[in-house]
Amino acid sequence: MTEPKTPDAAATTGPVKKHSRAGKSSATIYDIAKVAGVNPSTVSRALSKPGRVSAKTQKLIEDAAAELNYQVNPFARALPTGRTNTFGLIVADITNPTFFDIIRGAETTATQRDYTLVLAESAESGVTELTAARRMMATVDGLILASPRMDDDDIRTIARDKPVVVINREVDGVPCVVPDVNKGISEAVRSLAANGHHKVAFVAGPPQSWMSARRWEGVQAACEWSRLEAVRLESTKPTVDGGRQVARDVRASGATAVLTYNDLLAIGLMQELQAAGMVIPDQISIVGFDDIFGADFTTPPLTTVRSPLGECGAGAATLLLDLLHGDLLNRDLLHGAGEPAVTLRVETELVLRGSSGRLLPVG
Amino acid sequence: MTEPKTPDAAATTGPVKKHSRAGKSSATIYDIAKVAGVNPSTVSRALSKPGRVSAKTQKLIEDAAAELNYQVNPFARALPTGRTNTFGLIVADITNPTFFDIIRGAETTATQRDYTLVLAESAESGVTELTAARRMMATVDGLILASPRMDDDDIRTIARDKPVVVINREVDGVPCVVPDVNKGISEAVRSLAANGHHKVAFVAGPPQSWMSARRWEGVQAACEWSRLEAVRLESTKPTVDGGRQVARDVRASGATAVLTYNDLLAIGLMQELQAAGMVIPDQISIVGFDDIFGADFTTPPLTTVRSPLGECGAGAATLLLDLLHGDLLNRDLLHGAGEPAVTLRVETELVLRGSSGRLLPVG
DNA sequence: CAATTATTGGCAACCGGTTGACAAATGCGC
DNA sequence: GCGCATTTGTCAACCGGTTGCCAATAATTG
Repeated sequence: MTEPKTPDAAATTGPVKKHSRAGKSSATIYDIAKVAGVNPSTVSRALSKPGRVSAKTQKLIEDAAAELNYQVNPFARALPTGRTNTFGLIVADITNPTFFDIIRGAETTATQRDYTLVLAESAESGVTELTAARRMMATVDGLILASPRMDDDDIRTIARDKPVVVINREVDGVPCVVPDVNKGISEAVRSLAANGHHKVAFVAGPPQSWMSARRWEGVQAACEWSRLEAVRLESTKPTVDGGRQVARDVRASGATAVLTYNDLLAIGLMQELQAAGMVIPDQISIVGFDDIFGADFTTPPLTTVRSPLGECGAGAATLLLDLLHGDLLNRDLLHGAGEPAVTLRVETELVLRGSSGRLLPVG
Repeated sequence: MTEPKTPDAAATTGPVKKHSRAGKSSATIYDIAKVAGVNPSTVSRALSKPGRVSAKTQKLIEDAAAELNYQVNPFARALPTGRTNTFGLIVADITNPTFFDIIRGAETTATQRDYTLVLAESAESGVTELTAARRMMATVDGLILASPRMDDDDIRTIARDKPVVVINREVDGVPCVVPDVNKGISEAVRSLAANGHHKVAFVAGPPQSWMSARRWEGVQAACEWSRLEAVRLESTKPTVDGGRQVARDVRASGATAVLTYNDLLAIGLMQELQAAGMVIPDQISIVGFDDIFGADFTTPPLTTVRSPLGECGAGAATLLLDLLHGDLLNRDLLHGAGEPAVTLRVETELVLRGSSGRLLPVG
């Protein structure tokens, strides 16, 4: 091999320049130490522990770091400490707009607190979810499960290894964020009763959905209170398509008002009923759940029991981050009596739009 | 403090049991080596390089690994190699449904190929985007930028450090995935012309949006071809709200048909016009772009130029992963003439729904 | 059966920070 | 000026894999 002749010839001599590891030129704490004239470990402390080094050394090091455009290597830090400044969010279905707001709320909070969000989905399957969770475990500091489909024991097992916060479900011993459905449901049912309805159908969601069960309970309770008859119908899947499919059962049920497990079902149901010539709300009232994006685009716009989903996402993230930071009390609770660690309850409310109302006398 | 009496009180004796680093009990290759009776480095090779060790040693090691429920520590692997099996996706706005399908497509592909998706948003800001990108650089193998708002040079700078794929924009020297707007637009404009329209307004998107510029060009060209007049209107932001705000300008423009930069604008515009008593499409035709979730919920359902967004997300992910794997030719191209590395073009098409049609004689 | 070559396994250095233990330097009161 | 308590800095081991290099072993060949 010959000597390179021109200064820049070095670039062409070796193999094509590979992408460097981390951004720019990746200075290390050793480079900083050299520039600042101190020991690498002093640099490490100056950059992580506050007040561990003298003010002037601190300044010296910070200046050197700034000059070298230093950025910590997250892996090098994660290896000995296990901390990654990252948390995972697993949702049941990315295509379901319900989760958009949750994702958004969690992402915003994460970014604000200098964490990174890692996203995965379970495709509405308990086993996929468990797999995803296990995969994530290795790389995140904590996990948020939105509407988990695995069973309580699996969740608790996961929670034993890493802090976990659950959204839309209550699991003993695990911090949860759940909308309290009662207020919104009772408002909805009272509104229906006031409009002269007597028989209400509830279209249920996935069998493993904790929230679907709560909503059905709420509907039953509210109907009993208002002296309405409540019947339960099953859906194949909690989507627009599932809503279309359940239309036949809805009509057969004889109910004049329907509450569906979520807005997607409501929208599909409404489309199918309208296609069959029914007028909403004159012939049948429809009420959804969640108030997702697009719920007000329909004609008539959808009446729905709103859950503050963005708040749920943000709340869960905040809870998790607080847990991670101040490694507080509830860790003991968890290994103790087994009672719910923390449960953050958020309010639901009825959003009255055009899809529900007074029944018109049959023409 | 009294002595614990019961066996399970051990939990309260020492410090509260910390969460372990990685899932379960985190066996290491050293544990495997011990069980299998070989050297740790042999384990490493057996688990990463195929065919580097004998078949029986391989089996021995794999059995031991399975028995110990071994999972690699991603940080330990990333530290020396720089590989993380992770890539980042930065979107302009998480709340914008346009990106939902892109995220979904990318996520699905990532999971399939055993990669993890990390999500961030730029809040429609070039500087936020650059910051997010820099932060990610350290932890991902590559980056997908969906509708980037930063300028070409910044993108190329990023792309010099790590493989980057851009969606909804063409950047010299960087692999891109772009919908080819021409087919869809010409279909749309021809449809409008056939319905007797003469003047078409285009409501533009963000000034930094490459795609908005392409769409405007496309609209101009198609209108010229069909001998229609085209005017351009500006929007404040590419959201439903922005659509409402632009309604005044639309009416003032005298156009009888409107194409908007995206569906969100179209929906907001339609809402506002209808609120003012206009009948769509009798008095004005509205055509959006993208065919997002909910575009068919409106009344009338929205006519729109569909971009296969899920395909874009999946395509970008595939492109990136291929790039990462077979570290092929275009790396040279990049340092060479500076021509676009690869550009994946996807087709657009008109989805004709109810919001566009024939103009009725003014009553 | 010995010599040569192809495989396979082992050693050790390294990736880039973190942290406990300890020594040096500083400040303090007496 | 001396002893003691603090503060500040240094050393070295460690986190858990990866990989170049060399030796040992196995397979191949004459």
